[in-house]
Amino acid sequence: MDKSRKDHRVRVTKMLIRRAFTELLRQKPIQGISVKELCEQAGINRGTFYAHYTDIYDLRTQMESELMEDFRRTLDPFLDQHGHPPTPAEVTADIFNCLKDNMDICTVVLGEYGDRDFAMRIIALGWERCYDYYGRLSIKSTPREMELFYAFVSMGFVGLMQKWLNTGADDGTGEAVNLAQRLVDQCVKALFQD
Amino acid sequence: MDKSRKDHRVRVTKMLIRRAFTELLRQKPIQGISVKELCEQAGINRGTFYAHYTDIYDLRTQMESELMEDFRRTLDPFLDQHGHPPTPAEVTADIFNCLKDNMDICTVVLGEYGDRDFAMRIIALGWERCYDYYGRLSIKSTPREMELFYAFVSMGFVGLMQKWLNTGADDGTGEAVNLAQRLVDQCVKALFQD
DNA sequence: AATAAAATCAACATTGTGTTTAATATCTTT
DNA sequence: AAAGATATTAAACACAATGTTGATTTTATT
Repeated sequence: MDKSRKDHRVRVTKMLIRRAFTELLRQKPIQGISVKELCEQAGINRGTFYAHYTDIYDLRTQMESELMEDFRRTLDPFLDQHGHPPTPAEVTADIFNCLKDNMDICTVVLGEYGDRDFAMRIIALGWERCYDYYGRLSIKSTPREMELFYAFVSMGFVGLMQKWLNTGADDGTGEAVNLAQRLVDQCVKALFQD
Repeated sequence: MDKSRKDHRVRVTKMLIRRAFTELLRQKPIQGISVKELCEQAGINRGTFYAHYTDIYDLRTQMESELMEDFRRTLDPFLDQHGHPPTPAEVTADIFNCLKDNMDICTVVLGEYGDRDFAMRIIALGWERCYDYYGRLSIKSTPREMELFYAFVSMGFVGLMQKWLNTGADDGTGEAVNLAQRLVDQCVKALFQD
C-alpha cells in the first residue's frame, strides 16, 4: 500500500519544468536560458523552481542522471538478448535501436544545443559492455593506445549519431547502422596493425 | 609607410583581454566568466571591454575567428610541402605537427572548458584539403554515407586529440600519430566495403 | 604642439539572482 | 469528510552583473 513515492504536486511541477526546459533547449544554448524565463515558460512560480533546483545547471545535471537511468534500462534488454558478451557490431546496432526508442529526447540531447559530454557518457554506457571483447585486443596494444582508440571511436560515434539525428534519421536505420558497424570494425582492426 | 593598421593602445588592450580570458578558461567554463571579473583579471576598465566586444561570447567568437586564421597559416605550409593533394595519412601527421606548434592555445581550446564545435571546425580545415582524395572514394559511396563518414572521422579525431593533449602529449607524437593514421586509413577502407 | 582617439572613472537604470515571509492550495492520513 | 502536513504562490527584499552615458585623463598620430 505504499503510494507513489512522491507528492503528486511535485511530479507535476517537475514535469512542467522539464518540458519547458527541453522546449527552450531547442531554441537556444543553456547559457542563454534564465531561471525567470524558464519559469514563465513552465507557468510556475520562480520560488518553486528554487525549491527543487539550485540553478539551471543543477536542473540539467538531475535530468541527465535520470535520463541515463532510462537509457540504461532501454539498452540492457537489447544487449542481453544476444546471450553472450556483445561484440562491437552488436553494441552498435543496439545503440541505434535505443536511440530510435528515445528519439524525441535524444534529438535535444544530441542537438545543436545539447550536452556533448553527456552524449559521450551515454555512448560509454554501451561500450563498457564490450570490455570482455576489448580485453582480448588489449593484449596486442599498449594501455595508451587503448585509451586513444577509445576516445576516437566514442567521439566518432557521437558525431555520426548527431549527423544522423539532425539530418533526417528517417532514412531507416539501415544505411547508418551498416556504415557505423563497418567503421567500428575497421577501427578495431587498426589496433592489430603495427 | 602604412603604420601598423591599428592603434597601439587597442592592441595592448585586446592582448590583455585575451590573456585574461584564456587564463580564466583554464579554471572554469565560459558561462561562469563574467565581464566584471574578466576586466579585473585583465586590469582594464569595464567600459573599455564594451568598446570592443558586446559580451563574453562575442569575445570568444572574435578570438576563434582570428585563431582560425592563425591555424590556417600554420597548417598550409605543412600541407603544401607534399607537392600533391595530401592523403588522409599526411593530413593526420600535419595536423599533429600543427598542434605541437600551437600547444599552449590548443590546450585551452581542446581542454575541459574549450569549445568543441570550434575544434571541429579546426579539424575540418585539414580534411577539406583531402577533397580530391575523397572525390575518388565518393564514386563508390552515396552522399549520405560520405556525410556520416565525415562526421565520424572528424569527431573521432577531435576526441583523440583531446585525449592526447589532456593526458600528457609529451610522450612524443610517435605513438599517437601512428595510431591516428591507422584509424583514419581503416575508416576510409570501411567506405569501400559493402 | 595641436589634434584625434582611446582608456578611465563614476554614476545610473535595468535585469536576473537567490532568499524570505505570509497566505493559499493541494495532497495524505486518519 | 476533517485535520494536519506539505507544496505552491505572491510579494518583497538585498545583491550582483549588465550595458550605457558623460566628463575627464591619458596616449597616439601628424
